[in-house]
Amino acid sequence: MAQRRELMKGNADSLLLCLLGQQPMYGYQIIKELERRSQGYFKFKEGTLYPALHRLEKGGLVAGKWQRLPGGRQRRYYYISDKGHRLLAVKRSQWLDFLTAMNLIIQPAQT
Amino acid sequence: MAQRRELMKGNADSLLLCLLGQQPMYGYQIIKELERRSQGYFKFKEGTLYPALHRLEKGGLVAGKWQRLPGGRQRRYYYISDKGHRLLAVKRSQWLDFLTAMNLIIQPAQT
DNA sequence: TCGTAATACCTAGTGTTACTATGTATAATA
DNA sequence: TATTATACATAGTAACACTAGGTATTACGA
Repeated sequence: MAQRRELMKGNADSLLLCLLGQQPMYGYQIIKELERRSQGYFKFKEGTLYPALHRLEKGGLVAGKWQRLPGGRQRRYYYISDKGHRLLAVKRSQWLDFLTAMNLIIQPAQT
Repeated sequence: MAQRRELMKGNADSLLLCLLGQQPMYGYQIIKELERRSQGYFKFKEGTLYPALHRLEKGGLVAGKWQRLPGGRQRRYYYISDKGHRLLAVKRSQWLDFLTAMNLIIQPAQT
């Protein structure tokens, strides 16, 4: 199902910003949370998630902060920035525009 | 607007099959028709359309037939195949699944 | 205790695909 | 006569999700 891979394109960042817009999370948590909220549909691969997070961080849309757990394990929590919030709003409206256009073709209103 | 480019990925073929599922069309017509039906949203580039049509043809999903117009001009009409119809049904349901999952994240139900 | 699974992060390379830029050619219009 | 619209084509580019591999700790069952 390479379909899924292509459908994701351009939307991964939106999903990440959307989650982080609600609360800071770390990578592994994001993967689990996306799967849970989408009722099992989204199963982000690490090779998708971490490069995406780094991309967002480089763009100043999120900020990652290492946090040490008791026991020595490390987690990197990501916090959305103001810029990230603004981009999220843009992305959300772009998604709605796209969805509207798609529905006009894929599911034409029955007259 | 590189957003748009990425959002299109995986959906161009669905849109083409959807149009051709209703009636045979030629390339230029498809571009105009997609733009009209989407109220100006979709503006397929030739570098997107023709490779996509050839891809679909190679996959046996559509069949292209040259037709000569009075005056000597050539048009290539594309006809959807049975296989194309079946793929269209699959693609449509994949799109709906994806849309559902996206909405669960992007627009969580307000409680 | 030893292997496996879960947790937690990382990245080099691959494959797909929409698009840019460019080319050819005819018909209609200014 | 020049420009625009019609009509098709393709080589090369850029973006990005994913594969496959790596490191390391913690928990659990055999």
